Amino acid sequence: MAVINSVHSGPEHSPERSPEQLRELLSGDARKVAPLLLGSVLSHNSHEGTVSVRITELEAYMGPGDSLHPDPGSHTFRGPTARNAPMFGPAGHLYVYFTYGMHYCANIVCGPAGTASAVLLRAGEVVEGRHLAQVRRPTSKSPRDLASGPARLATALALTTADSGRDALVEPFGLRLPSAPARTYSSGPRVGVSGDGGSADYPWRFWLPGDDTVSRYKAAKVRRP
DNA sequence: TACGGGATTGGCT
DNA sequence: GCCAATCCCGTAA
Repeated sequence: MAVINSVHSGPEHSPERSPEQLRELLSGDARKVAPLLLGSVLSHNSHEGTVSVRITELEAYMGPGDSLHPDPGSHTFRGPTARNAPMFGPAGHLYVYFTYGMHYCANIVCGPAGTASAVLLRAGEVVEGRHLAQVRRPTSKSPRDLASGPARLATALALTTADSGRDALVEPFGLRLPSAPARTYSSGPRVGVSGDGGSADYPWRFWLPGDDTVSRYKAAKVRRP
């Protein structure tokens, strides 16, 4: 199955935003917000130290209410639950879930409170605290692998379900947009999403073309009878 | 209560 | 490229 890539241009905007200005910006549709977050840096300060990751790949997930057509690939497709509650909350907060019995994946919530919209942080480059990230990710063979993949990124930043619902825009976290937004970016089908949600009808994966931390495209595992 | 599958990763062939 | 690991969540009964 061919991967459909397309290149878009993004608008220019200025840097230096307060948490509340950032929250306002994130309060839009995740599909519009995702490209703006390419190149942004998410930080986490813990007692171990600080790790910061420059985001190079994202996926948008929508809720049952505000999207034009429902998103069958989203955890919120069938409505609110205890797990996905943060996705219905205010923008700028984290939604972290546990999967495959061993991995955590982190989203930044988008859209106004009451709607479910979020961006999954799929990959990035560790730009601060590389040593600590390597300690947290002992199986990583090169700096490029430290946060190349959603569960790897969450591990490098030490994000777990305990952080789900917390505000990513204030201490101990922090988000900084690039001084200038990505001039170009690519988009295509989301990775590992089974059913219609993973089809070309939902080209809601966004990445920085040519960045070597971007994960390889992989279709969802096909269910066999 | 029970069951099926998962927004993945890393090791092995 | 293939597949095991490992357990939580959502759905059905």
